[in-house]
Amino acid sequence: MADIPTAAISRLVTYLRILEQLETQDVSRTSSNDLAERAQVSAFQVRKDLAYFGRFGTRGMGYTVPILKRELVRVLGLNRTWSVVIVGMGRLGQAIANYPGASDYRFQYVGLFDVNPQIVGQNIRDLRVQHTEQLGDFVSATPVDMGFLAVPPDRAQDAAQALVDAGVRGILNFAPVVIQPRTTERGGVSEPGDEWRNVTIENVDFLAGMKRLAFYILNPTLKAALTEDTE
Amino acid sequence: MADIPTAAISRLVTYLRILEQLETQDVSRTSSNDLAERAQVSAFQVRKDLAYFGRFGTRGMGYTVPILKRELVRVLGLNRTWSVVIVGMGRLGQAIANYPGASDYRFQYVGLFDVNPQIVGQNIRDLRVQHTEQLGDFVSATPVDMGFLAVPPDRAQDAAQALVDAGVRGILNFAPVVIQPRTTERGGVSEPGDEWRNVTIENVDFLAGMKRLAFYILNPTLKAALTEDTE
DNA sequence: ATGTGTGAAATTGTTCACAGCC
DNA sequence: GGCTGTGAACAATTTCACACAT
Repeated sequence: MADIPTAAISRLVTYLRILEQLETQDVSRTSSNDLAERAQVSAFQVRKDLAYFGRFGTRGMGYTVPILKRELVRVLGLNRTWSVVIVGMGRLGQAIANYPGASDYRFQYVGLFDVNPQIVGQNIRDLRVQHTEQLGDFVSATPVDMGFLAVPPDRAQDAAQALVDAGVRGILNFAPVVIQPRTTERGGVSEPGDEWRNVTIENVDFLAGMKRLAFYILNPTLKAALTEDTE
Repeated sequence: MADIPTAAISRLVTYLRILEQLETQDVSRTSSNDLAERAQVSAFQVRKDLAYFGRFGTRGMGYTVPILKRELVRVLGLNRTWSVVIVGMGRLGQAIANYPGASDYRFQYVGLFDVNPQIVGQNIRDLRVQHTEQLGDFVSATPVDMGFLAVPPDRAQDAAQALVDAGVRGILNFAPVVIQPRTTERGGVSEPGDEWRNVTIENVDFLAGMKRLAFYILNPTLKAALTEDTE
């Protein structure tokens, strides 16, 4: 397993979603062409992306839906349980906590945190919202794999630091801010930040999405005219 | 203006956000190095990204925050008013409608739609939620630039088709589905789809984000170790 | 002296053509 | 015959070095 483009991982997630859909429709076989069309990429791309991780098809036949699905689940690490805390239980945090499909694949919310006294103490999905100050103690007692950050932008860096100090290995950042992998000192700036080694950050930023959309509506020529697919 | 990487547009949005933050802190000058550090990219990258659109700095001096900000606002098309409808006013749609910062830059929500009779008729942000069936009539009467899609996955394609039929030029898709730029026939499959010419789709998919995060936590070596920056 | 702007080099990612296997 | 898997060709993007402006 050498050097895999990050875009390939995004596409793998898409292929998996398509396979799940095919499975609910009792479709048992597919092909790189079929997947390509549904994912809006080229069939070359599908085969190359899969080839990074193994040989999952049968030449002349294509792919068996349940097998390829199982293999992608394994590759993406979704056959394992993931313990998740959400920091920031405003409207967005609540929407995330309740979003259907998030509880598939053994993503389990084990702790919910906020600083707003009106929210702390509320019960959401059988969990009592705790004060963010208790994050460190909580994570010491309960292993947590990832934290979702749904706090206002000005709180995001500190909340991220708290998560990383607590030993969380990955952050899904919904705040429109670039998280600095540096030790945040109170009032001050930064330092190399050793606790950030091996911490992964993924951003989900819908404000950025709407601004990109504005740009591409005004400059339609620049958008990789998402029309062509297959071979 | 020739051939600009889509990643460059994402970074431009980030630079703009940083400039706004600097402005609130009354910082009047910055440099490619400073921006690079804050955006977690290389200073080369900052200069190259900006160079796609013009010469905004002064050699030896750097950039003037308000000027560069103004120019990026212009480049991204954010000095113009954008009329937005949201289709799907469940928890996620409501969180989006109420998210602070979305109303900056003249993004204006002009219509909210849902199919759930418990939601239709509610008032959200001074707008009465309408039934999705009324989308076509509404857009005929009120010009709409973009639609946000926050419906369940199985409704996304139809809702996207309705938006495009109504003449909407861009879709911000929150559903975990690949929108097919093809005419969706009732019960049937597809056709080339001419109304999709010049329609831009941006995806904001947090379920995909959490799956990518799972992968990168298990394979930390593959993530472009987001530690190094500048030159 | 300093920091931008940019052509050229290096690297990364995608497309292709076809060998290999059902 | 059909469709996967993959090394090689190609294209896109990023990195770099340095000329140029202040």
